[in-house]
Amino acid sequence: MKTADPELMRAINRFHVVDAIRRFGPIARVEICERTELSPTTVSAITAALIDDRLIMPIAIGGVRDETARGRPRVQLTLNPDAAYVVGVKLAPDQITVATTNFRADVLESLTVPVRLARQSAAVIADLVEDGVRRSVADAGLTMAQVAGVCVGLPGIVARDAGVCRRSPIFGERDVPFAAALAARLAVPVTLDNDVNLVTLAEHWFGRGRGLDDFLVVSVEQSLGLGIIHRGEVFRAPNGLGPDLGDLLVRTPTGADVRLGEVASGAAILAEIAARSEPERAELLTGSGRGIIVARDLAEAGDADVTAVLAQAGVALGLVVANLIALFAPPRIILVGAVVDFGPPFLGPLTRTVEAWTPGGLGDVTEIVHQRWGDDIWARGAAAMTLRNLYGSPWNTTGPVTRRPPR
Amino acid sequence: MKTADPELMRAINRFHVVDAIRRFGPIARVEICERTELSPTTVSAITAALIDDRLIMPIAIGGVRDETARGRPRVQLTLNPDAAYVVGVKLAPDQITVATTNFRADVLESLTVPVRLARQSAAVIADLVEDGVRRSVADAGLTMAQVAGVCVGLPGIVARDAGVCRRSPIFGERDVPFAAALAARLAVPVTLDNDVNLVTLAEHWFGRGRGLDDFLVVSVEQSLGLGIIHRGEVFRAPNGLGPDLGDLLVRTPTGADVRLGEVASGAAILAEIAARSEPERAELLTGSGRGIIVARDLAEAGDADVTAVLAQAGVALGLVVANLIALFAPPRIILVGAVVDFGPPFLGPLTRTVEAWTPGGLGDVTEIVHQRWGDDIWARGAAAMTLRNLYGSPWNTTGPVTRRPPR
DNA sequence: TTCTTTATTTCGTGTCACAAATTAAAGCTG
DNA sequence: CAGCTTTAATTTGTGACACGAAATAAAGAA
Repeated sequence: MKTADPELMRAINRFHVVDAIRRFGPIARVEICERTELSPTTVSAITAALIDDRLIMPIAIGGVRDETARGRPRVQLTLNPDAAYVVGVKLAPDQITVATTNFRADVLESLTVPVRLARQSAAVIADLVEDGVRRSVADAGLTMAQVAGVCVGLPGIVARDAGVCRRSPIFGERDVPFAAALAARLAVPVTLDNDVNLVTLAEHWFGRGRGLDDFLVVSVEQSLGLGIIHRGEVFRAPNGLGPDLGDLLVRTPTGADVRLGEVASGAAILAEIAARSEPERAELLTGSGRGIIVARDLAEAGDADVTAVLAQAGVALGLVVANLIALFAPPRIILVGAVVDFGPPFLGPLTRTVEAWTPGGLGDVTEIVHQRWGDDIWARGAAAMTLRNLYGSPWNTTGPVTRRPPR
Repeated sequence: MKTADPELMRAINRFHVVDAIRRFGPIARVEICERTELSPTTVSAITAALIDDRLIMPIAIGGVRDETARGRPRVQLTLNPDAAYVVGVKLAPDQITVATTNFRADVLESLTVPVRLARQSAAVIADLVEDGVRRSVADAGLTMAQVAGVCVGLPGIVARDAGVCRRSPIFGERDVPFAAALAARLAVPVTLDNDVNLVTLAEHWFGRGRGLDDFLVVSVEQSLGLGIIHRGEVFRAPNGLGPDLGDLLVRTPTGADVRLGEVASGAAILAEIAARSEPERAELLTGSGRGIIVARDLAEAGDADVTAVLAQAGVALGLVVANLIALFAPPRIILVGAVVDFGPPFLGPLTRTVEAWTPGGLGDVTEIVHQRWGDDIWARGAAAMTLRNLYGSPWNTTGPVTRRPPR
């Protein structure tokens, strides 16, 4: 742990203030005092420094003032949306999504490039991402010089600290130093992260995890993922390794050991439905990037094969979710991803399995919810991840407050 | 998160100093500076306050001084062993272990009461523990007034913050407020914790987890448990809930879903061996508390039934361990407990299974070791858990350093 | 004895949070 | 509209802290 000195003290309190403004802004200084339990003096000093640095700004009009309001009106403070810009990138097997956001994580521009990445080398993918980022930034009316950072999310095992992707369905290769590759192309700081960590942060900031300090996110897209918020922070294994839920071992009803990803991932589900279909439908399901949509139509039409496969996957995932409850006892588990969006045919078996197998004594602990997102939430999460770092980073560290001009 | 003020600053740094002395003591102030990266000024001030409070003390003789040493000799500092005394208690299905330790977590006295707890009510168990604690404290030549705290560890699901045992093989009842019950009897602060968290802390302080900031402990006793050290701290679910590894779901080779505890726990293993034995041996295995010892003799004699059951349990646990690696990617997993002590018949199948199923890309991450402990390590861990709290607690909080008399 | 070296303490400075007092900016009152 | 009240925000003054620089302590070496 870092040793404590006045600078750390200031950094902590400044982070609290910025965080309060991000979460509850526009917000007046008095309210910041209440939320953070800092004294008015301290809040005043910190906000003055932040305004000096143009990270936050007072809002001209006081907003809706209470009818019966008395006294000096409150000055609302808000993040300066133009304090910085960041770019989030999400790599999926069949597409790249890029989003450019401002300092408030509002998406200014997002674009999706449909491309089957698995067939390409890491170098080519880096080229494609570079093009996407440059285009998105330009479309937002910005230049790369204004971009403070880029975060890339992708499925698989990612060593975040090193910026290396150990293994991913995206890359044929192992141990791809993708962050460095992209940083070299864009001349901007790049972080690499597990994609589910990004959607998890997005849930924490904008979604169903708002206000919660502990929850899990289980993502069922083409591949499976797990994100953990523990004590208000994204939980990471040493080296910043992210867990890959698809790697968990389960046994099929016949007693064979397989990875969960071979049973309950979007890819596996589509493959299984395809295997049970005539060739024409099979190609529709696995050939293009639209397999999930085809399958959803079939499910809605009540296709027995599809229903059976979804139910089987739901049960398999349900057992794993029951295990996650046993391990983490989270107040909430948020299910996200295209497969979750199938709804009852998948969620029904899943929740019934969870209920049946949740360990005794933990029955009342965990609530399971699901959330439907557009494509760009992942990229927005990536942007948020970059901002999360900026809020507490050195260029935010104003140095001693007293250095401000006495005006 | 707590807001930062000078007092917090001091508390953090004081903890670092105490922790350095605990881990590396006897240790001189200069070395504390190096280890903690605090300035000599700060270390001097903090150690002076600690000496004032009699939590630490200078050692008279400087120890082995280097031949070529020059200059003013270093003064070694060490924890004052008599600064406080704590008691650790471990509840197992067939015995209670109590250990009284000093402020350095040296065991002064330990005793084991063989008693089949499962048959008794929580009130009776509390009585028994009270007697054990009073006896152990008296044997150590202390009075209860000198005891700063008691920590009780037991298997099952424990809500540490509330001091409530949600469910345990020890108690027939659910939601037993055992901490309160014992505190009322002993008039001393009592904390309740999952037993594996205690042995995990013991590993961190005295065992194979020393110097590691991240590792897992998997315990295979009568029941199964998991302990996690994450960033140097015991990882706890919200509410201080501890995970119970025995609750994890696995499938048997025939495809049935069962809890891991029904396959790979000591209790399950003994029951299965007994089921394969003639009545006389069966009773030996499950009747008294000595079943494990009987089984170990059988295993050493090469009994085929025993070997087969152990192998089966090892494989089941191996699959779970592979999953834990997928989730936590820890640098080390420490296996402990009576069943682990069977050695190769159990560990062989386990490690082979882990190796076979560790997710690709994580093959080089985790090292699996095992550790043999005496009975009282659990109780020593419980004592350490209490000390862990004392080191940072209010009575340690000297208040402003400057308030010291100028002498 | 008088250096030299190393450990520890003292002194002085700068940062910080915060309580108390002050100022600011409104609405209310007669 | 001039005071009064109320609430928000800032300024002032104080105490705690970490730390660099200088001083002191306690040894061995010359």
